[in-house]
Amino acid sequence: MKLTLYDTAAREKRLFVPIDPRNVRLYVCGPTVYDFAHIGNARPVIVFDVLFRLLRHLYGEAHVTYVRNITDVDDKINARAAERGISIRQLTEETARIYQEDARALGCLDPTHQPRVTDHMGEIIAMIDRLIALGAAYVAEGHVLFSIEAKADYGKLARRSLDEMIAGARVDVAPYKKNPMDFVLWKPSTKELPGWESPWGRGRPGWHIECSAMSEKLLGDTFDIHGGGIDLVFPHHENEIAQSECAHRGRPLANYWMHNGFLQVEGEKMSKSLGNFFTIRDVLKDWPGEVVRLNMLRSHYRQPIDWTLKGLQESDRALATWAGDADIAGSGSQLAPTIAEALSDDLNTPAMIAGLHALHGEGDHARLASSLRALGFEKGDTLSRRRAQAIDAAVVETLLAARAAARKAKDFKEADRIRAELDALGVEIKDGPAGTTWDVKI
RNA sequence: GGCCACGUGGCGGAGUGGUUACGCAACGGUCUGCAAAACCGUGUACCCCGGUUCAAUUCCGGGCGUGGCCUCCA
Repeated sequence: MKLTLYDTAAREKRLFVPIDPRNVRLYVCGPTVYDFAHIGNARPVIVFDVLFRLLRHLYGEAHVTYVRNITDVDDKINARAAERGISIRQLTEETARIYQEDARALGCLDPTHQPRVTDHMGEIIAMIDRLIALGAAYVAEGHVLFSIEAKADYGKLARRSLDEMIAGARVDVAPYKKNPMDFVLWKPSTKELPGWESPWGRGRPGWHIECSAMSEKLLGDTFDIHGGGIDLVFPHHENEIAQSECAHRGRPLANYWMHNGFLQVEGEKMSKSLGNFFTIRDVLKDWPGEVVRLNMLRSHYRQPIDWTLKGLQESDRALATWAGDADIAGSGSQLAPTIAEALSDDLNTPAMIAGLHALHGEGDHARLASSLRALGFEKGDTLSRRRAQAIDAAVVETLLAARAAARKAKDFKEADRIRAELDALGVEIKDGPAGTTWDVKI
């Protein structure tokens, strides 16, 4: 089966050809662990988990390496820890743990590696050192800066020229920069801030260098796919490319660049001031992770997605319908050919969902269940099912018996009254030739 | 201001140079004491204006609208 992926660098779908089919390598930018991840952060987690699963399906489980970093050095982390009066370590540990729990609750597999910046300071310093030696970076006032003039094609990913970037700059430029677009690789730390000894004094890394250093260590100079949110195209990914390609004498960092679109809430931009800001945790309080996962996949990953209550309800209903007929909790997980085919077209998850509906419509429950499991829906946990579990079967049976008696006596008024009572309990009854059965309303 | 996406039926949301997406809702039918569920059936949508073409929702240009990026935000 041919896999095509939309490559941001090329601005078109391209046939995916791995560097080494026995080790397909994927790197996705993970969280900066200073606070709960919001629902928008859940999108890349879920989308790239689907990609990870698809790659495993196509190349074999043992032949895909997925790296998602945890950034645990950052000024926001320092500020938040001070604000809360806890140690930086405590904050990053707690936030990282919650992030991983949330990811699992959303049906995501653990990545092969989840490297932390603090565990890779040696690699980071070594890479900066190499960049200085190559003339691509310079020391100024205790900082080490990357010199974008060392990279003739700087701006190629974002398709932006230096002139227009400088013209559009909104921020005051540090006086010690040779070029306004030069960015920080290393900066000095005060005594209170986390810092590491380096050839340039005690300090800490800039934002972009960690991904370059960790991907190099875990995936090599060039790997297959680099992913993240679309907002990371510039400057984060552009700068990663600049650093890594300079350090690697021009060899490309990644062969394919994938970026997920943004999320809005009920048609509006999510923001704290609008009061529509939700963390993943918030959403998981009200909705099963699998429902959140399915809802996230209803839109194609590159499209903007509008996060709505109605959408969640529809997703819950769809999953409940499938799980009601297919034994999700069974064993075996294998993508049905139609599902794999949909996903192989640049992760066309809406087509995947249509394929799942088709399997359901055809009554191919075994294949449906197997595909669902392979996609990370392993329990069929829905709000509908939770409600069902909360219903007292004995009460329902008693009411059903009373209704049956009323019907036998042709007292349809009473029968209908009982039916309304059951309906209020969330029970849906089905009068069949063999008697009355019941189910939970979905 | 610069750059980049997107604009599909009541709603969500794929896709395509000429042929049914799919789901939800709605409507009709079968069934039923009446319903519900289930099953069967029904929708002739593609922001506006030009252009290319035998043919455009699909390609090109312009406009309008929405969103994103423009130094640390997925």
